[in-house]
Amino acid sequence: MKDKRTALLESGLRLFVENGFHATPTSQIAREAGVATGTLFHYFKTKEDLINSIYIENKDLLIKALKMDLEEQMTVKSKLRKLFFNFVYWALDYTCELQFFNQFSNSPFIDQLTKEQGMERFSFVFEIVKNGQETDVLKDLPADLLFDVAQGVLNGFVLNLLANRDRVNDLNFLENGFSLYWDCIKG
Amino acid sequence: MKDKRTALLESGLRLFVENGFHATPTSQIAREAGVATGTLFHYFKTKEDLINSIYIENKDLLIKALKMDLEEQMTVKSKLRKLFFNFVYWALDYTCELQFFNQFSNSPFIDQLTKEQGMERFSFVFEIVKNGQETDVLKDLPADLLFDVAQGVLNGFVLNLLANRDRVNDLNFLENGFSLYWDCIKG
DNA sequence: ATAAATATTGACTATTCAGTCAACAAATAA
DNA sequence: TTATTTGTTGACTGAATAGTCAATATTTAT
Repeated sequence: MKDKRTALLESGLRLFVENGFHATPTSQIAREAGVATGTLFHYFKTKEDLINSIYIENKDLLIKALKMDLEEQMTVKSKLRKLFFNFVYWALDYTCELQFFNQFSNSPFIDQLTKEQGMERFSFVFEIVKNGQETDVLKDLPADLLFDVAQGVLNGFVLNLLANRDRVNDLNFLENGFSLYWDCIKG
Repeated sequence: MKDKRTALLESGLRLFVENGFHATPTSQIAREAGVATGTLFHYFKTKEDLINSIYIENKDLLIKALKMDLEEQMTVKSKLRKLFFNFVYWALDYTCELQFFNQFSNSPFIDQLTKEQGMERFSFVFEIVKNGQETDVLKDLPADLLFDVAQGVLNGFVLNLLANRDRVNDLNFLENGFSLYWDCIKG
């Protein structure tokens, strides 16, 4: 029976985003998940263990969403295009999760090991960038730089989209977003 | 005598970044500032008041750094160039402050009003972008979008630079960074 | 059916912390 | 000088909280 565990992960996620880590009592997390405090500590050794689990398990879900319809034989550009739109739609559907990552990815509550495990999962994107450079499709700059800057554009775009939700249905706007992203890194 | 107040702002900044807001006792902030607890509450009504003061006063310092050598008669491109480099050098000198903003700008500890006051101070950059659009130097897209995306590129670049500090002295690298930034928004 | 393992409960505790306060010190004004 | 305001101190308090534990319930294995 894993649904109490899931309920704890979900109420934890929401409450941590709303109130912060230490301002959220474990008792409240448990209450809003509809379980007893003891149950929280049955599934998670400590409160820190809970937030680390929220981080890593949602990273996994994000990665899964990013990989949707991503095929090996695609060109670098269409792979990055797919990644761009997969991320945008994920962000629209999982705003709370996005906020969680924005707020806690650099926080001291998530331990170093967990952060590294989270980063590792993005290595496949890094590989696409490197591949794009080897085939001269992307700019000849350090791959890690292209990666970071592309991520920056994407973050900025998504932030803007979430602040102007009415633009979501403007397909042109989304295409313009991808152009900004692509033009920034294309060779 | 404002130096005890300043010492509190500084130790607060450092400790909040290292341990987080609630994981930092006011007693520790006071101790590391070399003053008594009571003194903290003499200068700041509450612990929240302290973190809001850290936020807004460092925003002011950042804005001042950004405006260095920024002249009204400059072209849009050279203004943005100046802003780019001013931000990069500020980030290198004030890494702790940058981390503070990254970690707390979206946190629930800083109240809405303070956040808005912080945003307001960036309106002069927004004006430069709008001006660039009116003179057809920048892309014809919503000004707020250009602003957010440019900010994203800058963040990504700085993040990358801080992770590879040896690149700081490679002037070519910095110029490449600005090219990424400029090419992304130029019309 | 019985035993063993696993899940669930919530009252309880030892600790921690934000903020107070009354006393004292230093600076400033009259 | 004397009075008043402003700065400084740190022991103290009331409230809140992470995690425990012994009891009970439920599931799984034999």
